Amino acid sequence: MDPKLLAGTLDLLILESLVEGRSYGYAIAQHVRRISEERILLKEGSLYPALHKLERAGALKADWGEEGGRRRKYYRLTAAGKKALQAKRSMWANFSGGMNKVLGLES
Amino acid sequence: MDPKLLAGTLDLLILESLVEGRSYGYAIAQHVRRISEERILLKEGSLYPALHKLERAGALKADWGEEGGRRRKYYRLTAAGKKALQAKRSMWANFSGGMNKVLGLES
DNA sequence: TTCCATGCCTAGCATGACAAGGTCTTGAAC
DNA sequence: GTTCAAGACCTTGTCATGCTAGGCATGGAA
Repeated sequence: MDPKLLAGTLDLLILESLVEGRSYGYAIAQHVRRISEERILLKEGSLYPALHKLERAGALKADWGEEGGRRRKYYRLTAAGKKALQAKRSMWANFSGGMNKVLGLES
Repeated sequence: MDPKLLAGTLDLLILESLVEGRSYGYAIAQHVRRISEERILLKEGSLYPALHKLERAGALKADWGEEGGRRRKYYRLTAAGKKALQAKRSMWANFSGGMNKVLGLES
């Protein structure tokens, strides 16, 4: 997969992964990988900085937890995060719709 | 539109625009704009460098023409360009399919 | 004559994903 | 007992790439 395709959609994937409840970095990557059927693989070097950026931006709130001796940083969507998710969803729909029109893949 | 969404798809849009015959920069931008229903706008600052890059890479061949006192640089796909187009089309299908699965937009 | 559309170009900037490195724990395999 | 994979987090620096902002030139309409 061309890494550059991910540009602009990484945030969307993260936000979407948190819509059903809190989760943590490693699990988010696994989730996206599984649901996308191995098509989209989030690398740690992109994922963690993106999570930090979203937290700084106020879209996510984080708190540390522990499960079986494993430190995990749990993230959840804030109100602003939910709003950002909706905006990014519609941006994606708009853009991918345009792409598909140009490619002749849908009417 | 988030500029970053375009990353990785700009080449695809250009190659696709040339599949039905030769064209030139300005017309390619108009074509994408029209077919995508204003959703995707190629800026000159990205378009021309991308055309030059594709030409250097051997995906396009260019020659100058004139029409009513207007200098135009016509581009056409090479065999390598057609191959690259197919590869990028399937990359896009794969990636956008994965995105839509994660977003719950298609089965 | 002014202004827009047409048509091309480039230098430099900002962004953002990634590679590659690091640290620590648990549990299974050997 | 040790090794090794998987889980879990992090950061520095690099590189690719789209865009901003500038430039130049022509034709035709207002």
